[in-house]
Amino acid sequence: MSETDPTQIKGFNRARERAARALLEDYVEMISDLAAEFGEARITEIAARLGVAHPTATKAVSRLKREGLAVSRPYRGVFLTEAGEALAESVRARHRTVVALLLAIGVPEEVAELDAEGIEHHVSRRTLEAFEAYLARSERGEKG
Amino acid sequence: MSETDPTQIKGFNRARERAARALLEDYVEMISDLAAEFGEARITEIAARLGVAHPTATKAVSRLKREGLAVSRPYRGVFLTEAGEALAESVRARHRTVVALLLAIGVPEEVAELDAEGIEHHVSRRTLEAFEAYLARSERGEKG
DNA sequence: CCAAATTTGTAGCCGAGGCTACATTTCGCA
DNA sequence: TGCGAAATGTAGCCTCGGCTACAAATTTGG
Repeated sequence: MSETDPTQIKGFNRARERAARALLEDYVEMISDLAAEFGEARITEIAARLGVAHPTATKAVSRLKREGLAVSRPYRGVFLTEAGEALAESVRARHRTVVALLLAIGVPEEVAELDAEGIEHHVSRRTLEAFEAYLARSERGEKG
Repeated sequence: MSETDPTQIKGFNRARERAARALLEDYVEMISDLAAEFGEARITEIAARLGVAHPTATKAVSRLKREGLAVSRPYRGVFLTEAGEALAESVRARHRTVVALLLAIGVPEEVAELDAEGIEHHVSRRTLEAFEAYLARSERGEKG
């Protein structure tokens, strides 16, 4: 054994980190959406929209606070920090790009939205750039 | 909306199931690769290639056995069942398609391989079909 | 053929992300 | 104004996927 082609090592820590980050991203995006809609994000509403029990949302928000992405006071709404808002916006932008790419490829609309939710968290900066470039080319009429 | 509504999607289990399935898929694929290469897959080798400690691989293999995807005897190699082999092959095929799609879009090769590993687990059947159709069109020269 | 090295198994810990049950605070309204 | 309903917090439990440490089995080679 032991030679273990360095190229083949998958580094599962990356998988876990990704999963954790994906969760944070989903919460941040949801909080941002709720802030836009209601002026603040309540734990109960966050939990309801993400389909989890409220203590689960509470724990996640604790993590967001620990990471400096959100702030909140007991029995009050949750608010994003500047870092949180920035993350939310980049997540939203990436989501739009991924959906647009899938649609351009020919993925049915309903499916595109659903799959994008899972896919977007694994799209690296460079891949995102490639997506954007492709979409720009498509829009210039070089095929669709 | 805070009451326990049984008809409502019971939680974020979808995300967890996805993550769990992604892990199983990675292990199954790796075991299949090792079987092809060495005739059998040893725990130590599986762990090394996936970049985890061996007890982690042992636990994962236990899960595979529980799910009927693999069999093994103490201090011996791990082997896939028919179901496991079938899963491995479909995973491999999907991986190839995702990488091909990314390359066709213009994603750099190194990035395509890396991102595909994360993306592939979130590509649904219908999206995969769309990818294949797109690739078929590209190959027929309709511009890509 | 036996001892050392390697491989595998097992025990037990951790944190994440779920859950339920119950306590507490805030809010709405009669 | 006060009380009940709704929202939030807290405690405690589960599984999963990591880990380390140590025990047991197997393989290797002198």
